[in-house]
Amino acid sequence: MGPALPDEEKSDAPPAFQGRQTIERRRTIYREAEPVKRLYVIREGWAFRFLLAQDGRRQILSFLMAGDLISPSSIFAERHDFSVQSISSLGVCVFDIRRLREKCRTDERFMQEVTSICLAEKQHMETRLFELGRCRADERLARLFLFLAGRRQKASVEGGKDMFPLRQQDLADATGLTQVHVSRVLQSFRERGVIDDNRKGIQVLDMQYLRRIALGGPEAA
Amino acid sequence: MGPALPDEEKSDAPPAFQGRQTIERRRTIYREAEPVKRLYVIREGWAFRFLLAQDGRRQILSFLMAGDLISPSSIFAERHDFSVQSISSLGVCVFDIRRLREKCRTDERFMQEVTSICLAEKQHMETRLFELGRCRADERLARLFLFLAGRRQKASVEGGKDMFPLRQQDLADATGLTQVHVSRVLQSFRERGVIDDNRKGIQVLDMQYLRRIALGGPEAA
DNA sequence: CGGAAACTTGATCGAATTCAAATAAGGTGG
DNA sequence: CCACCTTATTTGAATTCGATCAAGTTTCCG
Repeated sequence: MGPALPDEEKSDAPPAFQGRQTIERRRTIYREAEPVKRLYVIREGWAFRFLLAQDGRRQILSFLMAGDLISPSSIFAERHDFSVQSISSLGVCVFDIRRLREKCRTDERFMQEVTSICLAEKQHMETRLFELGRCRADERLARLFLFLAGRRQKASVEGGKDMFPLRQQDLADATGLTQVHVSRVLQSFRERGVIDDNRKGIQVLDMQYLRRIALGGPEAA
Repeated sequence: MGPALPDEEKSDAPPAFQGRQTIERRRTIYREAEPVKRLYVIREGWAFRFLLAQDGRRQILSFLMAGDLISPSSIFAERHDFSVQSISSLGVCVFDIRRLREKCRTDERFMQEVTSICLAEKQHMETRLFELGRCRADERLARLFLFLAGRRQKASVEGGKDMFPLRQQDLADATGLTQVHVSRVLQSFRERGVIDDNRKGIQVLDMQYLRRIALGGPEAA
């Protein structure tokens, strides 16, 4: 979530950049409580941050995509306070956490950038809180789609592939619903021509309809 | 949320402190989208941050009490991105926002303090997100009580009055339930001797029971 | 004493979950 | 290329949790 970081790689004295890497789909990248060692910036693909309870209940906090840092707040923390998993296969840039911290101390502007991303993330969490607390199932999904569509547009990304590579279980864990119920709501969307949805992913066709549903709450997109 | 700020008033050249003030109960302190002018540190009493939809739906984001800054993230923002209301009557210290921003620029340590409070708030929002997405009514209330009990203990506060001055509607807006349903859950708690609950407020008697209910999820207290 | 605000209670409704089974789509190795 | 296995999705029936609606209480406070 939030805008992309300034392009570290082009810096004169390459400070923290450690190279590129590819991560397979559906891999756990960070596990909650693990010490923070390196950070990634996503070049391509999708991932998500989540909390996991002992009994297996899972809540997705946010989705991550091209341009996103995984995860800004980890710069300041000893240990991760959430887990991260890749959705599709992931192209990332790897950064050394200690160097990044050093850069925070020395580079005023960089520090500001990171701070501002963290704040945006916090605000996003608060919007999500409203959705889970006060919206019904179709509204939650509508808002999620609107947000993702807007967010993906900003990250621009290679055109054409206008699809969210999300499974119904992902949507369920993000919206606080069950996979079965997500299936039913998506079906109703599909029947109205609001989304298209083969097994490769989900595509929004009728943003206007989604906006109408999502109306009333704070900034849905 | 988070630890108290260092005591501004005792600073040599009183920088941003503008005096004390009392705010009546159930007053709106900030309204979303208003420009940020001054910040308050609560000396006494309770308040809450919330989001409000056009249609009146409301979601409480967090409760604020003695020692809390209202609100750290506003230091960095042009405008408030949430509203704040007092619960009880409120004793506050008033700070000038411009001076605080200046202090952030000049005082490394202070800046760090503020940042760390913001991060704690963000993490708290994420824990709450799990609760709304993945917990049932009694669990949500149990966790809220545990959190408040822990939080209030840290703020220490004048002893004796071990009560949360919250109305059922407040609890409902914080947990994503209706007031009526909160009433029923509280009743079941009361019948088991878990809480006491006259019209002055709510008191937790059996933390152990609440912990048992809240089990399984991430850090409930 | 009267009236407003907060809480309780009961009946009914509805949204979403649960359980269980069927179907569809991919991927693999023969 | 097909049989087979795994994973994802659909579907239906029954159930449950929590919402809604509508009166009643209780408490507080002037």
